[in-house]
Amino acid sequence: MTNTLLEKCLDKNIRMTNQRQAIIKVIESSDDHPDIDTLYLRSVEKDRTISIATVYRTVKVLEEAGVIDKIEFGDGRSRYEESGSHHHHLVDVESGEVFEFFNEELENLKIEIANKLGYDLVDHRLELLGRKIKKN
Amino acid sequence: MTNTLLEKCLDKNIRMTNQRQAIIKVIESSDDHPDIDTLYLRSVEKDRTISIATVYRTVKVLEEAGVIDKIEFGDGRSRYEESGSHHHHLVDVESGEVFEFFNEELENLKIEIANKLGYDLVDHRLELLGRKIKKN
DNA sequence: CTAAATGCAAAACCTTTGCCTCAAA
DNA sequence: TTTGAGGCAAAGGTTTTGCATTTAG
Repeated sequence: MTNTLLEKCLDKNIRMTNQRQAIIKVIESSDDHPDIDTLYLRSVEKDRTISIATVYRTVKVLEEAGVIDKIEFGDGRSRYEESGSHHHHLVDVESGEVFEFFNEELENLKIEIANKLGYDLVDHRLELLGRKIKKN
Repeated sequence: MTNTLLEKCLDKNIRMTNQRQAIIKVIESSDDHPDIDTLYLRSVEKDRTISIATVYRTVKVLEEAGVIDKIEFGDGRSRYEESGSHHHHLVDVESGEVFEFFNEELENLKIEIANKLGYDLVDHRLELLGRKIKKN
């Protein structure tokens, strides 16, 4: 049940190379939300032969296979994380910190809203932007 | 109460030019979610002297004034719409059509979630991706 | 062996910016 | 008149791609 990302990729018959393994490990062990350049820098440490073009091509493959998700926070860059439970993000507008949360009620509500509009929910994205409440 | 977008801009003391007026009218009369290039093409029809740089600079001004919102659907482009009620978008994954919706329960739930995490909600983005339910 | 993946560099996009001219207030 | 806005083209940043080479299966 708790397959590694690598195992998930192999299950999907994604052709495996050293470069892809390195990138996959980086994604798996990143609990922030790295952009392409960050993935590239972390991957190069494991495998010097990796080029940024390969990072771009690999995340595309992994995203299309459904094992990772692309996140957009509204700056010009795409960020990536392993697919899993449908959690969402709260971004601290002052520090830029990103927190993840999951809310059952929200999940149900989204499905209900889509159904009302005549749609099956395929995917969804939610980001909250917040400012830390000051304790007086 | 139902001020035009132009009036809202004047209220905010935004310096007004022919080019800005043309762009503002285009945004106001667009009920899709145009990207910069689309805004540019529609605006040029009204005023031949408009350049794409002005469109970029104008939407930035309007966004910072809070009279329009930037939307990101995950393709590389930013889209814009007039600010107003906090509605959200459902994107038909097959046709690319975008529907807007508003859900009171959802609004409350988001505020509640942010508060639980110790945050005041400043802004939020939600998109649902759906596939039309086939009637059998 | 064959089809697919990689590296490199060029190209393609989208967006921003410098500079000089023009126009709003 | 003065400060800000616009046009143009160049530059910036991110992502994609063509091509020759290498590698997984």
